[in-house]
Amino acid sequence: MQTGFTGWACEVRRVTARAKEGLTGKGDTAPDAFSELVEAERRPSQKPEVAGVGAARRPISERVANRFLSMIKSGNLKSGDRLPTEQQMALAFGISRPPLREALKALTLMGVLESRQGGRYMVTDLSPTRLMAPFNVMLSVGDYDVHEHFEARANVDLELIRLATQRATPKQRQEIMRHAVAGKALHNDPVAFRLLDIEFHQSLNDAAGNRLLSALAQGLYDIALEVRRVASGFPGIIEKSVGQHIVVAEAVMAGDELAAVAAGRRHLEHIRDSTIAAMANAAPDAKD
Amino acid sequence: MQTGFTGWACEVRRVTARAKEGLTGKGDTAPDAFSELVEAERRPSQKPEVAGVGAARRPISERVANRFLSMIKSGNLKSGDRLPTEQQMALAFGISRPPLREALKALTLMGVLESRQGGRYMVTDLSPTRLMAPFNVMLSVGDYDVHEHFEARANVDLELIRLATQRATPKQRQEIMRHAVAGKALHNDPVAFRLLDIEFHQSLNDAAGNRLLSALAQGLYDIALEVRRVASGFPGIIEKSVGQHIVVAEAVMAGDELAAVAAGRRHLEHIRDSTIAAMANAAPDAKD
DNA sequence: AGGCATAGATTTGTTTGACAAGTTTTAGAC
DNA sequence: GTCTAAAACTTGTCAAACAAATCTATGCCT
Repeated sequence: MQTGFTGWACEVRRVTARAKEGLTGKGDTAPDAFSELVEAERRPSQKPEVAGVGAARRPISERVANRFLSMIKSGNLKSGDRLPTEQQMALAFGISRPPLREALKALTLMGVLESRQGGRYMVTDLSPTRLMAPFNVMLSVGDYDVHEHFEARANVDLELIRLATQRATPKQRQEIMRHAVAGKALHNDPVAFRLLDIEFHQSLNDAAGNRLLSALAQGLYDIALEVRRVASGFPGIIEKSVGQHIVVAEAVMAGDELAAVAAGRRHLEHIRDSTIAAMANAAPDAKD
Repeated sequence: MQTGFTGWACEVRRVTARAKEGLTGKGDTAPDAFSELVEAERRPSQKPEVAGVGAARRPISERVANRFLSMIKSGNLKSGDRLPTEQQMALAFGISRPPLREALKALTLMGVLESRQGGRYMVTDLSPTRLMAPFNVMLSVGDYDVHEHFEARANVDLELIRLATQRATPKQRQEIMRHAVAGKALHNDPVAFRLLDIEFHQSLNDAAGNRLLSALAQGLYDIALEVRRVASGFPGIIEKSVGQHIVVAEAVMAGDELAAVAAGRRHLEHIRDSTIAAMANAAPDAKD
């Protein structure tokens, strides 16, 4: 019945055997080792527990994707690991290439894996920023109330400013100040200013020393980015922002938490108001 | 040269033609309309702009997935919309089914689309919670410092408590209190308590009236959930949590922001400490 | 002998085609 | 008119082949 299958399986088996012989302990993930990992991870999934009642009836691709995530969570797959070839993985999971690729591609779009044509799949650095990036796009599809957005953003951003004021090293404080004053020269260059603005906030986030909060802040920042681009084109907006940046930076330099947070709050309120104004003024059918 | 292709294209064209005839304005997304949307969204992508320099050379599946997201962002695809069949979409994008399915599956795992075998793909409600869910899993793969995590969580959660104290309706305040006192009966049932705990925080989040912050809080909550399960098994932990919940609820009832936030902070610190203790006590190779 | 270029093998990316499993719709019987 | 059952349709999975890019290893030149 499965004459075609046996022939194909034979070819795969030959490939696997050859790969086994060729292994010389280069630090690569051994194909056999991968199969064992797959087996090891299979047992816990028999107990659906709290997750979803009918989790067993989901498509293979989703189950496989979750298996990959489990393997990463349990430490069996780490940052920088090279995965086996698609054929070997398909064999290990007992499935064919298409659904495996669906899982692989999903994880790639989520920032967990990387792939290059001709190369092999690799586990990314799994940094919060990378994992956050697709999520930003995701959240940006649902259009939230501007006030809701800025409320969340103020909360996260101001806490980062507070932490930065507490924890920044002298070098980091200088970096923050440097980015703040650099804006003075960019009063007439919205594009350059936006880039600097990102760096300014980034230096603040780094100084705060909390990657999770930084990732959240960056995510919220990105969501509003396109609207903000319009707002920063209005005259006077950049000057005011630069001035507020400098006030924040000075408070951070002085180690004055309350002043820094207050200045940050004024800045965010200014951004919020100018954003709202820009959204009101801009025609809703701006083709760009 | 493409004899096989022409034959297949012919068959598909027939299907499309039939679908066109069969359309009776049921509110479904028309196949032709979809093709036009795909065309309309193609032009802007010619300008890579800031996104990625070599964006054009990425796999089809990733480009298609981003096209879907663009269509959602621009409002051409809305919550609840039924997508055309895979064949029609493949034809509209000018690609074959497997890469299209890779994009579709990726968006499904991200919570943007839903699919059932035999049914059609649909756009989900795009609620923050749904979009946040895969992201939680994502963030949980990178193991963050416990202090880092609780610092972020405290920030978001306490803001939610503050907002809830400000904004909750009388009915919501009663609900919060109800969930708080209900814990008294569950001192010896860790599982039931964890469920109640989720509801308690959910009622607080709802009262705060900021879906974005709620989604963030829930995400951070979920990340720590498994560790917390262990912690809530220790004797005395539940009693203390229930007591602290009640203090928070009373402050919310009274509308006392400072007291509510202070109580919330004490609660989170208690959770943090008990979590750390649980992690230290628990053997690292606890099999379940 | 060592570094570099090229050719071959390997691997992901994409296409085509077929079938299985489940859903929706339609037609028919009561 | 309602319920049932069958047919059509759609997603899920497998199989096989080829294209395009990368990796490897050999051989050549200096």
